[in-house]
Amino acid sequence: MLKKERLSLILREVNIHNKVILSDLSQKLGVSDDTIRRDLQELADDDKLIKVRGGALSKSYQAYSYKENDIYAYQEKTIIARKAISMLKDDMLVLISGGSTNLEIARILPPELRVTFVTVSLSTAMQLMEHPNSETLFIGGNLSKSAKIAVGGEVIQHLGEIRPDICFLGVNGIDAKEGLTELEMEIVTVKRAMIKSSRKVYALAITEKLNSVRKMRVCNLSEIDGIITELNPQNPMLAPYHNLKIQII
Amino acid sequence: MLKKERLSLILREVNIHNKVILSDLSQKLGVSDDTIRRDLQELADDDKLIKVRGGALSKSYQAYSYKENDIYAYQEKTIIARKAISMLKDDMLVLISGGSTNLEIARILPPELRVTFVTVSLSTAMQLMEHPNSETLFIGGNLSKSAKIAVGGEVIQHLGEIRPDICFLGVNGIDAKEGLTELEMEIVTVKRAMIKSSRKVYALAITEKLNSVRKMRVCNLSEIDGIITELNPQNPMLAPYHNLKIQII
DNA sequence: AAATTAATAGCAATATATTGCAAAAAATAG
DNA sequence: CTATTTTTTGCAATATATTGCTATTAATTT
Repeated sequence: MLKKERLSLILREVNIHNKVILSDLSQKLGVSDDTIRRDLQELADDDKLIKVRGGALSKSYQAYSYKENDIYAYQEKTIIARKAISMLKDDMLVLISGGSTNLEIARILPPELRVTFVTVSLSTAMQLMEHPNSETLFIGGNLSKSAKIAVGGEVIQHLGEIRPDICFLGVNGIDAKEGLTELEMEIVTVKRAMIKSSRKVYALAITEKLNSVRKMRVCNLSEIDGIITELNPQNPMLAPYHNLKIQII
Repeated sequence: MLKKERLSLILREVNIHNKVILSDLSQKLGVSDDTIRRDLQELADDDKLIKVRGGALSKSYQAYSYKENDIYAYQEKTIIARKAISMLKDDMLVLISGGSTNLEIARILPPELRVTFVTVSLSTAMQLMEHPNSETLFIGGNLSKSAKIAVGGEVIQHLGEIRPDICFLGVNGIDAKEGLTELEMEIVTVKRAMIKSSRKVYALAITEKLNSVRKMRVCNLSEIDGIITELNPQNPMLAPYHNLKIQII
């Protein structure tokens, strides 16, 4: 293969995927890492891409993808994400809502996992695109500008037509007495449909969200199967949730 | 074998395969590497191909994926985006595909415009979320990892149920004779459905994409309504497209 | 702090380019 | 047709580019 060909291919890869991993390229193109490194350097010198450690980014790279530092409570969310991922097995159908904790799940998903994701969240879908072995189904509909998720009747209908094995629900408010609560009615409706269609539903909640109540109620806690927090399940903060016959993970 | 014969043979070869390897040619034609090198040099001087170390690339190959100066052609895309936006009026239903030119449209959309967008592209949808006065409908389905757009039967079916006023179609390959072409069949199918459902269809093509042909054909140019490029419509480069009874904008 | 992973620099092997030159082939003029 | 000129070709010597390897350093993760 001619060097220019290789450079073109790399450039195309980077422009299609918005990023490339150095080692992927060297494998795919059958040359050494050094060569790819030099190629990326050359392309970067020509201002055709942005070289980063371990790979490169497209110049037109949009700021949508996940940036770990801006995300609030990153550490806590990673712990929750790890707990959630440990519940996944190959060939599951996984319904996953929006929110930064779910984004974190998508981000740290083990590459060899083969599950099918269903989501209504643009950002989650974006992140899931990076995963090599999973399929992603996006349930389309009207997009809500605030939450960046699909909402509306069509979404509800579609959710009624699937039967996911498990659902990870990001939460806005969670309280032992008031259950799960949200700020917008549109989102409440979608979340209710998600809960209804799924065999198992787990709410993902960082400590801060515990015992907070918003205007609109999604459901009582008895209607879901468990809560995943970054805390040890025995932590006293979780005491109010222990007598509800739901799992605390 | 005459020199002229050899030259035309080389040219044919390079145009069929998009590339030639110097050593292959010298072997095949039974002449020394030096001779082939001089031949390639001559053809390159005549602008018939692009000479690279170890061989040569066809001009179209080069035009497609490896343009000297700026690969993501931000300037050009902005011009196209501006032309496209000037065609929009309040209350229109606008179908918009993926690709960086459409992303640019979404990015520079005048804030006061009130249209409803329909898209299958995650990145375009993401960007449209930033617009204060427009609604966005996402057509859901299986997500293609490479293009980050929804594909598959469900998408096609949905596209059949809407009747957009106008469609802006990003293109991968565009050629007066071969029409619009793409790399992946999944994408071809979606684009065909987009074309079919829309009242007016405009292909967005930066100069680099002109006269490039990919493996899979989407449609003939006669099936769309116009081409929007960054060039002045009278530019000689657009001459081949002028006798096709479609608008050149 | 230790282990892993990536980047850098220098080097050697190989591949390709360049140049000048001479022989061969083709074109041209007489 | 022959002699002369021009072009083409292959070759050798030299220069440059590319690549993979190693050892070392730097950055990142556990």
